[in-house]
Amino acid sequence: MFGMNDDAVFRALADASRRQLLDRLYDQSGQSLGELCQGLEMTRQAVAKHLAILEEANLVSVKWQGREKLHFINPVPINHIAERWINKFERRQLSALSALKKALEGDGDQ
Amino acid sequence: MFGMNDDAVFRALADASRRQLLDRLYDQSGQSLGELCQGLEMTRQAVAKHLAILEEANLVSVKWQGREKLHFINPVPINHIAERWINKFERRQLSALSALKKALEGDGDQ
DNA sequence: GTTATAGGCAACTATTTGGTTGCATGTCAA
DNA sequence: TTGACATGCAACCAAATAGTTGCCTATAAC
Repeated sequence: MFGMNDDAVFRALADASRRQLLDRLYDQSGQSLGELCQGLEMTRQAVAKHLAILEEANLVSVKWQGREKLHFINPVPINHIAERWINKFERRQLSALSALKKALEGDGDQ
Repeated sequence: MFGMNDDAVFRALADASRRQLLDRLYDQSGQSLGELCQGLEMTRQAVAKHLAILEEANLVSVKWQGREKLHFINPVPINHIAERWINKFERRQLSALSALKKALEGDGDQ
């Protein structure tokens, strides 16, 4: 169910700062390192490290333009995880779960 | 795009051992700690820690039965992430590809 | 040229994390 | 009751992680 290839993606997504960077790239792809640093309470080097991890997980692709390094979001790994993993839960169990969920909501814990 | 509430889920999913435990629980829900330990190259205490993290992320629910602690997989947080996050990538950019893929596969499982 | 800008590289630090061992607690079975 | 079994709790350890600072390189602008 879980492929070992997905490991880097899961680990990359584990950090809130990296998810925030993906957020920003989702809103506007093609930003440079400097642009991505703006407003973050981190040094440029820290941001660069996060971007490198996202790059290694293939969640972000880069393209040099002069002295600027532009970052582009890459949806393929996320789709890969979604197809191989999340849909397995969602598609099979969520339909039955919807009913169960409502039933359990009055049931407290267990 | 990323809710802070999802943080525990993302962090829990970041570890391959924990994903393996979810695999096992997906195959057979309601297993005890001892059962989940079998075949793993980890001490029982390590497995218990992993399960505690999955519990805290609400990915696993537990129920005591005598001296055994039974573990049940909970698909809600994963669905939550899928709905709030992954679908944003998938539905927009891969819809055409998805349809094509399923058409080519003959729509086997689910 | 010189200088400012964009980024990379390396060393270091503190905290988190994944794992261990040892012992304590609670439950079932004889 | 005694012993075996299932799990919890706490201390400890090594490695990974997130972040820093300091300096170096390359491109652009003047």
